[in-house]
Amino acid sequence: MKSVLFIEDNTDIRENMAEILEMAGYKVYTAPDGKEGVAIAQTEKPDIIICDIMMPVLDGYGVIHMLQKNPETQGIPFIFLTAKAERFEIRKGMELGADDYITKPFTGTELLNAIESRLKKAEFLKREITPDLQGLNALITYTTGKDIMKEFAEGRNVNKYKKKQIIYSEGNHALRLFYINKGKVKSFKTNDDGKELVIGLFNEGDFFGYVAMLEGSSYKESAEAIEDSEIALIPKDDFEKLVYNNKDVMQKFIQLLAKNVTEKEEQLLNIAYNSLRKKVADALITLHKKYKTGEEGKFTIDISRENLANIAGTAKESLIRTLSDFKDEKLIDIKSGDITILDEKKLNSMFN
Amino acid sequence: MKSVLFIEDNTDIRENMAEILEMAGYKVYTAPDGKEGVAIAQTEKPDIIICDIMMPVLDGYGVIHMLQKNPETQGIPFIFLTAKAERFEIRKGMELGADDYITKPFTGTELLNAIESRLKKAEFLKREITPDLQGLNALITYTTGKDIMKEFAEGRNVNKYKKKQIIYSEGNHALRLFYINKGKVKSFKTNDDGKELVIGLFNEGDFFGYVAMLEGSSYKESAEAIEDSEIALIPKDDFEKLVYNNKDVMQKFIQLLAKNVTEKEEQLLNIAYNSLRKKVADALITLHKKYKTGEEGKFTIDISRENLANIAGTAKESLIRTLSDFKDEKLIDIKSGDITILDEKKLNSMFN
DNA sequence: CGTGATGTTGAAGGGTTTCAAGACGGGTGG
DNA sequence: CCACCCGTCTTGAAACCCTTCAACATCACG
Repeated sequence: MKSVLFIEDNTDIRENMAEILEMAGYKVYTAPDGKEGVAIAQTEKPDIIICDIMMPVLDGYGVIHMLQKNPETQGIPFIFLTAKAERFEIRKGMELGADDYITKPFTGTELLNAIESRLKKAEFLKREITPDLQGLNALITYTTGKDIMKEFAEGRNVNKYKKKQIIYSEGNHALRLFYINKGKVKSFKTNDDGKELVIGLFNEGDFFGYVAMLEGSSYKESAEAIEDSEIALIPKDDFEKLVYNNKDVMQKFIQLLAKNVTEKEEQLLNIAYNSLRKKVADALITLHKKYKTGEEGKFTIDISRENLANIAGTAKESLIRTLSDFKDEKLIDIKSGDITILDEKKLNSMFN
Repeated sequence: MKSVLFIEDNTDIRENMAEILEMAGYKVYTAPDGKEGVAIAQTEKPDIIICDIMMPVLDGYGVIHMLQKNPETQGIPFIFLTAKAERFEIRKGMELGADDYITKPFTGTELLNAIESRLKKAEFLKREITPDLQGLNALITYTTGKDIMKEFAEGRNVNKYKKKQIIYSEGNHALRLFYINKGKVKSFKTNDDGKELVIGLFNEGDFFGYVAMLEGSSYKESAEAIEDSEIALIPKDDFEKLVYNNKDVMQKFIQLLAKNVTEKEEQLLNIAYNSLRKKVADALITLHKKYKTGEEGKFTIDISRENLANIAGTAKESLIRTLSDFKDEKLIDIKSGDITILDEKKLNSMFN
């Protein structure tokens, strides 16, 4: 059950609305002034807060200020109640971090609508966006009103790529975002001698190609299908509308990219100094994390030795030798090319 | 001279305000309706646009919608004129991307103030934020109203670090942002055998430690002074206020981080496959880019061999040997430890 | 002037890559 | 159905690059 905190000094309004909210199925906390409201917010952590601006002791601005300070309460949707429809008041409230405001006098329906719409939005934003942008789909649908899945069904904007086919190349201008409906894709960079390093692996349901678009430049790497794939193209416009039109989404993207930076730094250390054995072990773990299915137990990968070598950042032959070592040590098993991970723990804690 | 586009169907207001704006020293374009306004915006690209909402042919919402579509006009500051102070109208306008609004009736002073404040802000945002956050300083001052430089002068929140002193360590909770008033700092990661890889170099005027804060986690690397340094600590709160309270700043940060990702990927390829010679050459180029002074000509670095080795991702001895090779080849010169770059071009195009 | 930190050079050793050749497997065409 | 071929996988051996160990030089500093 969702809980609501209603902070309002006018006893009539407070009790009246509390009743309506309870009838609508919310658990309701009420407070007659800001100070008490903050206290309740801290202890009860309601799902949403409705707060009057003009109040004795601690006014609405003070309340939101205090709640913003505490990481535990700062994410709670916050709706202001204001008697004045003046732009100045509204603006100040929004700048302080309120999500919405309701002008007095208001009806119960208005209040319920505002609450519901905010809670729904909060729901979307709570979902973690993973580095491969799982869940972006829902956000795009929510923000642009276009249902990507529906466009799939109609076959619009979907390309088919054969195994080994290039999807985009380094230097191409970034004009669209890619979504994998079916198949697997790798992104990679090539050095002067033509040696290839895989820097991204993407699976069904993943988005890729977004870094170049966010940077506003051309692709700095290439992408290639490693299986026959079906890939949806999302126009740059739609993507930018999503990213730049919503403060919360932007915040998510900042976090996502920061995480991305950290991951790359991690990989940097690994490739720079670790032994071949550890590099290969790490590559296997990466694949495992990336492609594991829901079910527990043995995990099997079918990947070309060349690609695996390029993930680990080593030569094909070195990789193969290391794999057979691992096989002898019963860390993995190889059956007609397919690699099965037997002892994930040991692989993970591989000594250098 | 700054130019203003004033779109308004009421002839009196239009001519009146145009006169005032001209007197204030702006180049003024006027349009009696939205359609014409858009046309002028496209051709003249004014520095700022003021636009009425209620207009015949194409209303204010239509105007902003069309301008947002064109990359050339979407960045122009946009101020709405509205007769209705109703929250709904204002809100809709802001959501569409307007930067401000003025409620009719208004005075010339009000208009001039709004224009000036917007132009000033646009000025700030035009400055590119570089990966080391040069220019963030101005933004912080602008957004939080605190002048960091002034705090320096008063000696508040400034720490002194001796050479080799740790500023933060991997795993520390990220509670503040660092600004180098004086000195040099490196950030680095260490692998299981204690080998160190430098992943960031910072100079006077740079900010560092922001990735962990943006990610909302603890530091994933350590930072150490490589010279005696004076470092200002900026509370997380101030930084977050800056980043998350302003859409334009957020956008900048997204671009900044995306660029960061690309750079790390570049480095990844370099460290993975390139020869020792090329790695060392790249390290020297990096240092050059980072620490070069304004003046052209020979560039000299004073850095410990150990640190340099950790930037290139190699062993100290290997680095030293490569350096003396470079010296023999007249690519660099070494005088009492200090390295002078003689032939930057050849270093840059080093063959693998 | 001694002591510790830093820089440099030599030689040995080892881990990876590279070259080379053969094995395997799947698909094609006779 | 088999021979053949091509691409991928695997193994062997040599070469090579880089690291490591060790000794010594140099520098900074009290």
